[in-house]
Amino acid sequence: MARILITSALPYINGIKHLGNLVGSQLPADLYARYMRARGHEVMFICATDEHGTPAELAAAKAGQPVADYCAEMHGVQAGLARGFRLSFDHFGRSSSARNHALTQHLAQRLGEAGLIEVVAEKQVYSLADGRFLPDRYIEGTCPNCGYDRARGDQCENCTKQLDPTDLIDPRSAISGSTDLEVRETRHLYLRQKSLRGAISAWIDSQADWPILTTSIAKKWLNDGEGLQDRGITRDLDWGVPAQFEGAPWQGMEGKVFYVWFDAPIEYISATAEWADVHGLGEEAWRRWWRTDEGAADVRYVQFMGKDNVPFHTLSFPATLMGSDEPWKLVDYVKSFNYLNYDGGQFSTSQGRGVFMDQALSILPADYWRWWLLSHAPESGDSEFTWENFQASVNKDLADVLGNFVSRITKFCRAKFGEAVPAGGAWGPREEALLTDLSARVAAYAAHMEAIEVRKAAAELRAIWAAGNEYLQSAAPWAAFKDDPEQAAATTRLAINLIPFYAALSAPFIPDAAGEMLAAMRAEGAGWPGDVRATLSALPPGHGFTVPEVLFRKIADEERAEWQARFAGRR
RNA sequence: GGGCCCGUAGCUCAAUGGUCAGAGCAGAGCGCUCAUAACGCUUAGGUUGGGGGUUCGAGUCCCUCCGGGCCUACCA
Repeated sequence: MARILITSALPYINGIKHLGNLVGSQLPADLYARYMRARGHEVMFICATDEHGTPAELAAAKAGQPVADYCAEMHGVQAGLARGFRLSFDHFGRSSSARNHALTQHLAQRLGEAGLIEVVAEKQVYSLADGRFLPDRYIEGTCPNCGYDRARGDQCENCTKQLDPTDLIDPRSAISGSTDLEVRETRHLYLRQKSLRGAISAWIDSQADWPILTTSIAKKWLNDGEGLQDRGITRDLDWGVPAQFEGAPWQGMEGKVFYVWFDAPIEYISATAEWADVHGLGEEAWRRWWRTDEGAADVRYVQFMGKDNVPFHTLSFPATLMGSDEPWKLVDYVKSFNYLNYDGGQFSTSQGRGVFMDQALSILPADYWRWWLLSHAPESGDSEFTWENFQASVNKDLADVLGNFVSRITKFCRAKFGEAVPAGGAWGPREEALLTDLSARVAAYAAHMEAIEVRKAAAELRAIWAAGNEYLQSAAPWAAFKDDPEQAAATTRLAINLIPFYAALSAPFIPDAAGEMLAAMRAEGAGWPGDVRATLSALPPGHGFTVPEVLFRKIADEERAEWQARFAGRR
């Protein structure tokens, strides 16, 4: 038994995430966690809301709430949606927790004592009307290059020129529109990543098996231009982890907080500590996952994230941990995903384009979405959601291939033998051939899951489902029943046994349906089919079952068309 | 500007430099009647974006052009 630590990139607090966010980190992480648990490994699966930063403050202001209240409420909403999608976190924490405050400050202190933090004075734009410093992208004005009047302080969206906020003509606050801006000097802490470049580079180079998407992004940041740059890790905000605290090896940081990208990954660790707190466990319970000197040396740590998160997980966070000079567990495998597009364009939170997590669950149960999203995960390149494709996949894969299989064999058995596994007959060459085929497929499926090849695993699982239909068609128990009822009984007994077998294999993808299948077959204890032959005769003659409700309904053309129109834009 | 990724059947995607480039869906034909009109079998469909090159051999490696996407460090 191995110990697997799994983290999903933290969803930001300011609203409900769309399906692209879901498939890029939380959902595949859940698939992997469920699979590893099913294989008997000890799993710690951690996620949390990422709650600090300017967007959270602005969203709270817009909602007319104190930011702490807003975050608490939105955390509850996101936790509820996570449950709705059956995301099996061991803990879903909050980056604003007391644990994270303490650990963030501790690590910053260690970095400071190691000489890896310096104070840098810089000039930033301050908005008197808004009472806050403005991040570059929150300053708008006219582009000096092309004259576009809504250019942002970091870049002009019209001509793509990189800008400095002070380049803008007639700059104004993107928050309030106020032109009452001034440039003020402010001091910030910088993490001296440059001095860690060699160590990080060597560490990245040693990861031969990481996805090309992961290493190519990491290497670009390491080597591009002048290489890895020092990075500001504080901001002039109220909401966050205070950068001035007792024992801090610097002074003058009052009123400043750590930058979200400094404290967010630390929350992976803190959330594990929160988990221990919630369960009344001691410090050692979480430290054995994270401290290589306290038991984590044999942990395999796997992270899941969208490609936009890769630099922070391959460079900044490792720099924080390495620089602390404490034996923290570093990630072993970084699984990154491309983007999921929506019907010819991008998902857009601001324009309400695409399907958001709450909307998805209001239309169809989680399993439908889980299956489509995972079987189309954007692993090799960006992928695209279309309603036609979604409808086709759900109807064909789930309703026809799997759902109808369960339906046809349970109803056939009920009609000919009653609602119990029939006795009589024996396996012949056809059954042995099925066993051989399924054994090979289960091995291939497991290999894909171990390698986190999500789409390939889904394709193999579907083939395993289809094998049941092929077998039934070939054995034709409805015909055999007339002149060789013993043979029909043996066929039916085997086919009935395929249901708990399928349920166990499918549970990581479609946990609810798998549960329904096991409940209907009264086989709740069915685990991973390590021994396929034994599993396929696990339900003995006489074992009672019930014919389950329709597992998956079909999506009609009319509702597909209606959804297509409803989610086209403007939420 | 620089960099990275992608381009394969109508659609979504596979293919350590090595049999005839493969699956699923959609299409065509046949079969079955247990089943959610479901299932199975057979079959058609490709100058692997274009053009050059390396090689005994290229979807795969190199160059170039075309097209799409992403990143470029203060949104997260």
